[in-house]
Amino acid sequence: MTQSATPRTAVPTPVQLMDQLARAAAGYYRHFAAVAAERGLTLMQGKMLSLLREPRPMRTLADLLACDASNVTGIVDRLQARGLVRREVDPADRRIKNVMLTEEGEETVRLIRAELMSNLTTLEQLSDEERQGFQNLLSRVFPEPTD
Amino acid sequence: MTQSATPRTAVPTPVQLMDQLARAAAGYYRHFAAVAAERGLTLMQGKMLSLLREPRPMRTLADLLACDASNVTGIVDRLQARGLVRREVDPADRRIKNVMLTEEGEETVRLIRAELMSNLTTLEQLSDEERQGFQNLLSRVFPEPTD
DNA sequence: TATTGTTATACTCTATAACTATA
DNA sequence: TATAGTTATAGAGTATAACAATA
Repeated sequence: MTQSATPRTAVPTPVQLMDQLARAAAGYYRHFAAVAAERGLTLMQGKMLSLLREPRPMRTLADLLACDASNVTGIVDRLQARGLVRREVDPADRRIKNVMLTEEGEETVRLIRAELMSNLTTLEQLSDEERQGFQNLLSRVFPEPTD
Repeated sequence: MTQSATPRTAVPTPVQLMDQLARAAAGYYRHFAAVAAERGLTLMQGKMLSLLREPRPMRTLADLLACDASNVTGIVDRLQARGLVRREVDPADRRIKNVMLTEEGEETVRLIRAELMSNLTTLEQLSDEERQGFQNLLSRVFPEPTD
């Protein structure tokens, strides 16, 4: 009867936790897609812009988006047509085209990230220990190779 | 100099934590899509099957997948053509069609979930406290309305 | 009248294969 | 030869609008 901690919720099984992760991931993308849609962008277009904090080769973008290289052509084409990104041939290897944000693209990314954060205000309410623990758990369950 | 805990990692800012969530969500779906692809299913088809632990109306599925109702028609059509789901008119309200898994569909879901879990073995290595804390954080940051 | 589900349409995303231009 | 990027193609997902059936 001597209970040290006071668990407000039951301890989830690994499978229950997997389901919770599924809900969280769905919630994250539902939210992200809604924010992107506010700016007339699709989910993939929003993800693409978010990856361009630095100029990146098409090939790298395909790897980061986990899709075939041929898809990147179309996605970048459409973003370029809207003036949000541009291609630049790599001087060192002329096969490579580096994709980078235009000024309007930079502004769009800023707005998207701000909007994303404003809907994740919970993150700001977490204590230092909670944030650190959270990051630790996330990086253990989903190691590096992503993004 | 008297430091109580021993943080192996720095305390992330809320924005850094948001980026970590983005990586985790991307990692989750990359993994999910790969598991679905092993069975010749797309991501959406895999998600659809996962939602059918109970029979559900088309309309409900559209809400859960956060897409227009017209899309559900096509997704269910393709799963039905492969014998994984079937439609059944609701006796109480004949406008409603309840979608449910066939036996083969049930088996497919079992296999997908098993494969998903086998690649998330990290979850089984977490302590009770860690799992509980993880669930707590996830449910705070991504409240109910999803799935 | 309102709701459920479907169809038609147009656009985006997707992988595959074949191509080019560079290396 | 190998790699980066594009094009062509076909299939799948997506929202919008209009529709039939049911409530």
